[in-house]
Amino acid sequence: MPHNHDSLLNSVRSQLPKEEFLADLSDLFKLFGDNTRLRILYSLFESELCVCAIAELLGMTQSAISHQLKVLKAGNLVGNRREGKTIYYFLADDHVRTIIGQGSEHLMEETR
Amino acid sequence: MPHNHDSLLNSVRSQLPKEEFLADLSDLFKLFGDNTRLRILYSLFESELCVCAIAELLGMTQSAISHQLKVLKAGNLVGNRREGKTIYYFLADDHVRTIIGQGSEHLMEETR
DNA sequence: CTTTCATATGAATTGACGCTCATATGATTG
DNA sequence: CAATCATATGAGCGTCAATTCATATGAAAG
Repeated sequence: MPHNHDSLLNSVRSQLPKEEFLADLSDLFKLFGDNTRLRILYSLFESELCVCAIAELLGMTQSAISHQLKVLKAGNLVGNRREGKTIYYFLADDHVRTIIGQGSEHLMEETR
Repeated sequence: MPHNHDSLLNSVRSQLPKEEFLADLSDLFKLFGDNTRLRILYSLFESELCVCAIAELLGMTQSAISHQLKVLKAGNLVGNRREGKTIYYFLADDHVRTIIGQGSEHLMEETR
């Protein structure tokens, strides 16, 4: 180490969130960190959609979409409702739009 | 498919961002979707830190931290400056704080 | 110029994860 | 109740990425 920075380190250390929170937070961002899941979320921006519609829209297997929807639902990013045989998924939260929006802004400014 | 939703699908499809943008965006969120990187970013909230300080703070190898800092720098989330032998890293952008903040808020409301 | 300190880097390993394929569940229809 | 449609799920496979270990770079000090 260059100098003795123990007091600074202790100060920084005291500001670090608890490990459990960090784990939850990185798990949340992992959900956005996948191309397919991001496309699913974007698909739901405008309106709710059934599984097969998303699959067709994204040109992917119903199974693949279903697996990812399960992950997204476990992370409380989407909800669903049943209507007969079909199940409609929708964005669970306005934070989804906000988080994606902030990420987009960062990209814009990067390219600037 | 339950009904004929072609017009809806076309509408949604036209709103989907380009594939390149989606790839960049998911790559960005991937950076936040790792416990170690998130802890590094949080460490830099208060002040810039040298590599060895971060390593000590997080109880990890200098090599592991250095690898992750390289990833974070490639993603324009951190910058660095040299001062003699030591290299100080700092947050590159206020969006880092904002994005993390939005993620945190989502978690809070979830637990509510 | 040699040594030392701070950091970077490359190769290898190990674990996580996204997709596929086959099959199961669950609701409607006849 | 059998058949069909929409969705869910489990196992298996291939890929990617986070860490480790060994080593390289690069600056300062003697």
